[in-house]
Amino acid sequence: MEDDKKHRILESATKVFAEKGYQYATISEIAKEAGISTGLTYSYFANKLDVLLSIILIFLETINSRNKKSLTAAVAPLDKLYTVMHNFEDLLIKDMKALYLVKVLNEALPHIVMIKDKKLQEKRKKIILENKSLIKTIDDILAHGQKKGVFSKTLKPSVQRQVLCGAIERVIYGLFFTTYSGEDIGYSTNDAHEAIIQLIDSFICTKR
Amino acid sequence: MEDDKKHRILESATKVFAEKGYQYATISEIAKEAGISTGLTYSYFANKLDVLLSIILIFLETINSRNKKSLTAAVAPLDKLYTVMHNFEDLLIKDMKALYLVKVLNEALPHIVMIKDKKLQEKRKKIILENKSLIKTIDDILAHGQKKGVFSKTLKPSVQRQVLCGAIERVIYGLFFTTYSGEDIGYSTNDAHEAIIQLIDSFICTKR
Amino acid sequence: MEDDKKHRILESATKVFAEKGYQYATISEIAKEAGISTGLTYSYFANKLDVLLSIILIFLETINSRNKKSLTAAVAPLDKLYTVMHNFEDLLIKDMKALYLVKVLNEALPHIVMIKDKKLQEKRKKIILENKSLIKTIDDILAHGQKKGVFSKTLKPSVQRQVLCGAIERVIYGLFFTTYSGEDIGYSTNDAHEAIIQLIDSFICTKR
Amino acid sequence: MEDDKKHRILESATKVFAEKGYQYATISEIAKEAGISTGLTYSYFANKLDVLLSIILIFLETINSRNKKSLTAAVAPLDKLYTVMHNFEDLLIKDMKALYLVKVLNEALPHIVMIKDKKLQEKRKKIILENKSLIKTIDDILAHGQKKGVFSKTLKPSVQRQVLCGAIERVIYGLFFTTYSGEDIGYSTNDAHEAIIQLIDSFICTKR
DNA sequence: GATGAATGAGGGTTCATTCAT
DNA sequence: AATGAATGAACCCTCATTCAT
Repeated sequence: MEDDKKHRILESATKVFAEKGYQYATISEIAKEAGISTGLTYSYFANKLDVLLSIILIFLETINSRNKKSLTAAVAPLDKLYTVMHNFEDLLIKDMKALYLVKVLNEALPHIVMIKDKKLQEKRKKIILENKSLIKTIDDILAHGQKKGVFSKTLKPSVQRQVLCGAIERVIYGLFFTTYSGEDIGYSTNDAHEAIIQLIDSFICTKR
Repeated sequence: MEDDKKHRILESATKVFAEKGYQYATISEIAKEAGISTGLTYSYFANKLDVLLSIILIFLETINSRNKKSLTAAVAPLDKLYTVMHNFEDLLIKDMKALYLVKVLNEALPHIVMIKDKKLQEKRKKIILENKSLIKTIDDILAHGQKKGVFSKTLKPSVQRQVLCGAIERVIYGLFFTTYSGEDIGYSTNDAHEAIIQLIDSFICTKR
Repeated sequence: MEDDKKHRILESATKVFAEKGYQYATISEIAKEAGISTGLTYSYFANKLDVLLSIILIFLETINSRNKKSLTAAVAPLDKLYTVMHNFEDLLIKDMKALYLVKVLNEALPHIVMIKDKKLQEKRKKIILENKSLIKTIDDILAHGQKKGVFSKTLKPSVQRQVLCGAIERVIYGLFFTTYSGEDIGYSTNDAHEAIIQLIDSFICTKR
Repeated sequence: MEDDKKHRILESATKVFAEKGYQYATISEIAKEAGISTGLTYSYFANKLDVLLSIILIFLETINSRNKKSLTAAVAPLDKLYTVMHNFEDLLIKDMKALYLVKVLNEALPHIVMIKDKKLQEKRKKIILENKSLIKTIDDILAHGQKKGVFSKTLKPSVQRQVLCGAIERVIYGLFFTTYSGEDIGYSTNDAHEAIIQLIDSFICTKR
């Protein structure tokens, strides 16, 4: 029951943050969207920033946990890379609400390093750790593939990872933008998926 | 002298917008950073949003104008693509201040569609036009290369462009993040440049 | 409870507007005078101008409604004129706070025509309508009296009305000025009442 | 030359004060209307309020001085009253610019009592004196007429004067309102003049 | 004298946060 | 637990006033 409310707040907040931007989103609008009163939000979260951080932390924890589970099944670096990218994609494209996340993450992540609110230090550290963990997962797979000779060695894993993540985010973000602004971007969810596959095949894998 | 001040405001605003986010940047901080008083900002710009739009418009105008000039020299689609990407990179990496732009653009562009302030409608329309023009330039080159058989036809130009732009932005953004947060990103400007080249070669060009 | 607060804001605003003039009255002073915080004012009114318009609208609605009720009892034009003037006087002299109204109305009415704030258009239109209705009530009575031969025909009803309203407002305003500046005006509420009666008898009625 | 500029400032200020209201009038608009720079205004006036007070003081001085001159010619109280009212009317109706004065006086006079700016105390006192002098002139004429039995004694001179001044101001203000808002009030300058004459004849004079 | 760029105090307004109910 | 009225700090923006030129 309580958890249900907390979850509803997080969902409505994700939507409102995405549509209005963090600052222009108001707690009262988030609460109304969640079907509760303004004040009750503060029973579940310390403050507005805490809501944002919670959204991000949950996303990172979820993806890291999924990766951990699903990566045990895969052995080959390429399979592992597909798995990670699939989890990423899956979490973001599965429904409308999830698409908002890309927007929110994009806006918020760069600022998390400099959060000073004492009440939120612990959550901030967790986020940074989870983020590093996600990055490490990807970079390790890339390094492993390079070692095995199946991935191109001409670029550092860190740059390869940036290219992959930047591309996937942008491609998915385009999908979000279409649905929320009405402007047509000219491609579909399937096109987006295909692009990621081809990017891995051409940019990461060594040519045979 | 006047133009100097306007320019200084734009520079300091770019910095502050990048560091704090548009919404948390205050006019008084921007003004202080520019070495002038709060009020004077309003002699040069209609309001806070106008400052943001001006930054974006100038960037888009500059890059479109550069592309127009330099693209006449190139004939082959691949050369054209290199040229456009080079202009993009060049404008963003040449100095510290320019790096802020990526951050600002990323944050602001999605919201521009929905600006309602009457005073800014003209500027808003200009930005949308310049942005479409930039997109069209890239998409035309990609389509041209596909027609000629030198670029892969398995993806629509619009998706290819998203991958290219997302990757380049993220890679460059990493550089910005390093300098402003102190965290090490693990690669250099040269690595970034090399990544773009290889991305084009592998992801866009047909394999020979 | 809520209505009580709205009413208190309107009362304190009337006072402060009267004493300082609309333009120099501050919301924070109005709120303090009403015993609430600045922000709460905005729960009841859209903005400062809305407070002013509400004061005026309520006054006009009240006087028009009173006129409508009390005019049914009167038949002779002179009785009707007395009734209307009595309502006017009664509403303005009955207590100290109401006296402020004359001042506020005088200052504000001329500017209402040119209000552009979209949120206030409806209220603006209502005020204009109520004002026209009030004017029409008076002018109709004057025209009726002229037709019956009991009122002087040498002047148009519109001019007669201006003389009546200008005189009554100024005479009552003198009373207000006394109480709020400490300067002696040299006449009393009774003198004011008598003046209106005599003005009607001599200036409006035909000599017998 | 200097006096010419000072005069131009006063004229443009009268216009702008009337159209926008004192607070919403800006020094820069007044200066532009007068064809000079913002800063130069401060060579002629201590501050914005000084401009307003100067307009009022000059008006009061002018009318008092005219009254003094023209009243020597008149002997009978009725002639004197006509003279004073004529001067009043004449000063206000003679051209468009003068009409603005009614508006400005109406708005400003009530607040003059409470001006605290030390630089303006002298001017403030002068205005109060001139105003009292104007009132005294009228009241003396009315008292004189009452003594001679030509003016009605049933009301105190002070109330009679309020009725006269209120009526004349309102009637003339209607003319101003027409020209500046475009709304029709339904009477002309001649109607206004005729109204004043009849008001004196019926309301002030004893019936013969 | 004359300019108008520059200052900065002040007020309207918003909204995160609190707390009485 | 739940509400939402109430608070007040913070920020955008305006404009009277100053002063270097």
